[in-house]
Amino acid sequence: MATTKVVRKSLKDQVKKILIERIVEGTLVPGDRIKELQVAKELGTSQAPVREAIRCLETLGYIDHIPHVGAMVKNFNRRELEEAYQVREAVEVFAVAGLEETCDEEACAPLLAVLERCLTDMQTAVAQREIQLLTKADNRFHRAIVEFSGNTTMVSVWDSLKIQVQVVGTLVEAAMPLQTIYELHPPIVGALRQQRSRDAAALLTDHYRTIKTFWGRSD
Amino acid sequence: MATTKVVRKSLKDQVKKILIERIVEGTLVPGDRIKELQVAKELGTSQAPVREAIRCLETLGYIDHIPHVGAMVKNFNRRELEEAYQVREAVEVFAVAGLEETCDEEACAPLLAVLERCLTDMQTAVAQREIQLLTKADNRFHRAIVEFSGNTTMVSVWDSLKIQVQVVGTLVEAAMPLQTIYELHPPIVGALRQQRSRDAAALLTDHYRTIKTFWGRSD
DNA sequence: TTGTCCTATATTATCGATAATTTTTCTGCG
DNA sequence: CGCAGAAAAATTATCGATAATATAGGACAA
Repeated sequence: MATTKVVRKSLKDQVKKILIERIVEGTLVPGDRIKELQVAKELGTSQAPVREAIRCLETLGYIDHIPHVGAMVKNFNRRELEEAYQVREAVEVFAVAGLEETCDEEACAPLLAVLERCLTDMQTAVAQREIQLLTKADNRFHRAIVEFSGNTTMVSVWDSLKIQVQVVGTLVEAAMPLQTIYELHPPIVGALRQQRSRDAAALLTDHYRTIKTFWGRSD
Repeated sequence: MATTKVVRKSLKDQVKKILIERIVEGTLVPGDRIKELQVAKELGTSQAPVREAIRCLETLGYIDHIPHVGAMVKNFNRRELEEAYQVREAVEVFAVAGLEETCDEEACAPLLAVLERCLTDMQTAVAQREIQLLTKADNRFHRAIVEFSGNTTMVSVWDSLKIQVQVVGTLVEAAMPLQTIYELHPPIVGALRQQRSRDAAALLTDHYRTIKTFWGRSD
């Protein structure tokens, strides 16, 4: 046995972690069935923890589940992806608009610092043609905006949509030139730096509108 | 077509339904412990379905859960309630704003019909001083707006916030005169009827701003 | 052949019992 | 007293086995 440390993690959590890993790194692809007893046997546990882990992944949006039939890795379709992007837009625009009242130059500085760091990382990713890296920096950029609202509920909502975007969004973004994706962001930071949060919100809307125009090309 | 579908509800679902009922109608109040075996014995099932139901309620936000300790009915604080209202606002404003493009008089008619029905119900509730009824109609009103966006993901997000508002929101709304609550809504419908969705969005923002001014008085 | 019923099989759903963990209570010592 | 530390109690977490359910495939009649 591993014996690295005192395993304080419940079996459910360990199983969950393993399954998520397999999904994000592609060992399990959309459509694959996940059978409780099979996984249990493979990991050396009983059915119960696996079952709980699967249920958890279900609510996280990683998998679909049909009663008495089973679970399979979720296959996102364009509609769901589009919907997720809309919710992201709604939340982010609201967060940016909220900055207007609270945010003078001083208070916004931490946010700007983070965003600028993201911009740099995005540039690097573009230069290296690394779409994975770009997506990662992109996610950090947008999450930072929501996070800065201080509304943790909003952050959880945003996070709950990350899966869709992470798994399938990359495909959509692959249809856009990386440079184009990057260029959507600096203006937003620029507007924020000048305390023009209203403009920043509008630019964010533009950002999503632009992405939308590329959706049709990713089939 | 036939809609009966042979009611074959799993035990988990039945337990879940019962527990939710108890929470919303106050048999179980925030802070109450929910013990797996106790509930199981009481309902004549084994631990497993109860456990699953509890986990489900956990992700729905009804209860808190600490590993190896147990579950208790969640005790919402003002911050969380405030946050939930903000997310609602973000989503609803987005939904209304989206009507601009798609909604001519014809297409919006179904939505208007529902909203007007809600207004009527709200008036009745105000006349009878029934805050529960008012809250219910209020919820239907706002949900209808989100629903009409056609974005099911957005609806689920909105639904996931309903609990907070349902359980604690009533207290906040109790601090407002019922009539005042009602009066926030007709202007929104009016603006929509005239295809002035931009105005409707602004009125919605006002709506939430007004509610916020009453928050401080509910302690 | 085709469609229906039935059986076989695979898988989930539930059960009762046990192990693991946390919290509480008790006990002896300073 | 007060408090560290150990037994006890309470509760969750996990297990192995069984029941319930759904799907696939085959036999059989038309």
